[in-house]
Amino acid sequence: MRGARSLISRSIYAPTNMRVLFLHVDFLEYETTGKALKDAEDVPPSKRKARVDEALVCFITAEKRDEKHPEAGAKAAATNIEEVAAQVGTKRIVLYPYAHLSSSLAAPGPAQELFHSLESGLVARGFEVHASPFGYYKSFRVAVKGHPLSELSREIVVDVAATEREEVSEAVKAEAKLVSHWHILDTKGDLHPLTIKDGTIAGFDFRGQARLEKFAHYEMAKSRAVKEEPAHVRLMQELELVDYEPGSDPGNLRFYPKGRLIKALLEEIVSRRIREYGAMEVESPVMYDFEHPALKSYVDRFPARQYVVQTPNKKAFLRFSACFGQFLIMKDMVLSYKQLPLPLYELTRYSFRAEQRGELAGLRRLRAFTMPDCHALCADVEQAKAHMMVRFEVAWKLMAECGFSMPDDFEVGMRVTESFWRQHKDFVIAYAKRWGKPLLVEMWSEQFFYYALKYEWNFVDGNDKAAALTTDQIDTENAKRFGISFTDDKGGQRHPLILHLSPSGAIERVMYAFLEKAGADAKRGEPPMLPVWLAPTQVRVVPVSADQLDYARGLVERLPEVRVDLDDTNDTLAKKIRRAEKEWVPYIVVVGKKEIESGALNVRVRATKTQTEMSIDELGRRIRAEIAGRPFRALAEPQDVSARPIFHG
RNA sequence: GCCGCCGUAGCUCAGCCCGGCAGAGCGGCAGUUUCGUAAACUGCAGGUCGGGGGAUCGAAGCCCUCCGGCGGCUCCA
Repeated sequence: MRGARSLISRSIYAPTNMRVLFLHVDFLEYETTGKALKDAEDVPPSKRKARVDEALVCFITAEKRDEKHPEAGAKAAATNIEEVAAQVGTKRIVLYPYAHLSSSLAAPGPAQELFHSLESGLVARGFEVHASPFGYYKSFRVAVKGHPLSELSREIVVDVAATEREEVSEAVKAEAKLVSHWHILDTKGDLHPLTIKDGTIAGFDFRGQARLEKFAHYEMAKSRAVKEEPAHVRLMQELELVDYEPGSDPGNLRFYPKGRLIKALLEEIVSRRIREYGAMEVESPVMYDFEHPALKSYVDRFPARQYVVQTPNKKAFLRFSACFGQFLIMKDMVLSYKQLPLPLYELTRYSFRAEQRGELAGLRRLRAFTMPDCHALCADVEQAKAHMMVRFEVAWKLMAECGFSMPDDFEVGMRVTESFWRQHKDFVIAYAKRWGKPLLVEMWSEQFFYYALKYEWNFVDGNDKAAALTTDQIDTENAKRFGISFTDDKGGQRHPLILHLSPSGAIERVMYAFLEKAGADAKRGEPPMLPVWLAPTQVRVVPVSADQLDYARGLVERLPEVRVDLDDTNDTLAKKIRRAEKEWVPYIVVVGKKEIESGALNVRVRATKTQTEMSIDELGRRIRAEIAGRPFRALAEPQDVSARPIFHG
């Protein structure tokens, strides 16, 4: 549209059901094209066609339920409009009756009454108000200003009686009313209410808990300190693990052989441990019917962030987690209380979320990601609480085994409703004691999400940003929504509670956390490295010169079940060492005349920045001890360094 | 999605303000060197200057637009 640079809109719901769509515009032009209602009021020619510059345009409808209290509705709407007008800094309002916003329109009489009193209310509050005619078909043109408001922002080009309307999910409506309070729960079980003023958090002594403070700040404060690009982005490219793929959609990455190796190992350890804990692994479709009733009401709870796919005969959306797939399986299962708790598991490769463009960040926030998801059906709250802690231990051990320091590397975010807290205080406090350090609690006045309690283990990175990895939730809604039930001990049918565990969080995010950890080490002057079991090369054998090449090749054969490779290039020793160090190889074995004569190895150990003499068997034992019990994969690239292509330079 | 910054060889970057032959180092290739713990030496090849459009005698450079990346906002089931 001519003159329109960017279009912004935001829908806000008044406490009544009146709907208002706000547009802060450079101008709005409209023209009546005919009566929509037989008995519409006559309007003077001056109001049939008009142009208003620089104003807050309020597209507005009254809903059926407003009919009874038009005065209250008008007042609430006036307050809302006043609020938004203050935000965008304008005193000029256009009231634009727009029936298309409504799915259950109020009758014209009460609606008109409401609009009249809204108009006079706004005038009384000191606004310059333009009311466009009620009961007429109108065409209009708008040029909306560009400033950031909400995720509902989108470009819309509206012309004659445009019927396109903002899709506003139930979630957005409910969230507007949601009140939450923040606390720190310490390991003694004391709750410390937090307040934030001018970016400073008060209410708890954070000494010795610097990262928890950063996490609390990240969650509670709205503006964040200006920082540079996340360390892991450069690292993932330099180490030739992962890269952007301009040929795809943003947030859909490419994994090079070494990145695929690491990802595959993580996928394997997570899946293995979850099967060992007792979950049954399943596989479900990646896309689902938009019109499926249960899915529809579930999806409606969240802002429209789906990838949409046109199948030969219907519109489908790509899954954003394994939830539906497993719920749809569960609803057809015949279940007895004797079989509970009962966990199903799937590693979703991929889950899709069409995150806003500016929200994407390297491996931290993606549009396509690999999510392990394990839902367990539980008979009642007591079983759910007990079983959540069983899974807690599984996840704790898993994360420690992967290479995280537990609990040092994470900060707990616990989200809980006030009523759950009141009834199950002991459980939450026991959780804090088990965790072993204070945790951040967000308490909601009422249950808005489908869960009554959720915890996340958040990793705080070098830019003080937090990302949730492990998470588990107690879902009180979806069993009913999806028709999942079991036979109880009295022979009755009941809906179970559902636990939603992601034991590690998205696999990409685990990689992000390890790279960020390494980046932080490098910043402190310590050698950055990956956990040895994930290192693409665990041992690099480096002959001093070509004379030792055959001997070196023999050594490689003597380290089975270890990723060992050989620098067979013609470069100088110093250069070969440099290459290995740049690849973060944890053990570099240099073989020259001396080693061949003595039979010992000279091993450059990255973790300790030392060179140590040891035998090849000692080295093998040492590495096997470090990677014991974890999955193993062979080298992702040819064993000879000279045979490897460059993926990134 | 909005605001700001950025995009030049496989990689890291100079050139852009003030329009006039497309540059360096690393990497690659060929040759020389056979070397003791983070970059040997010589030579050669390598470019739609992110894509498209515009103004100009002339564009990597100026204008518009699209794509991609980073930071912020917003968001994160």
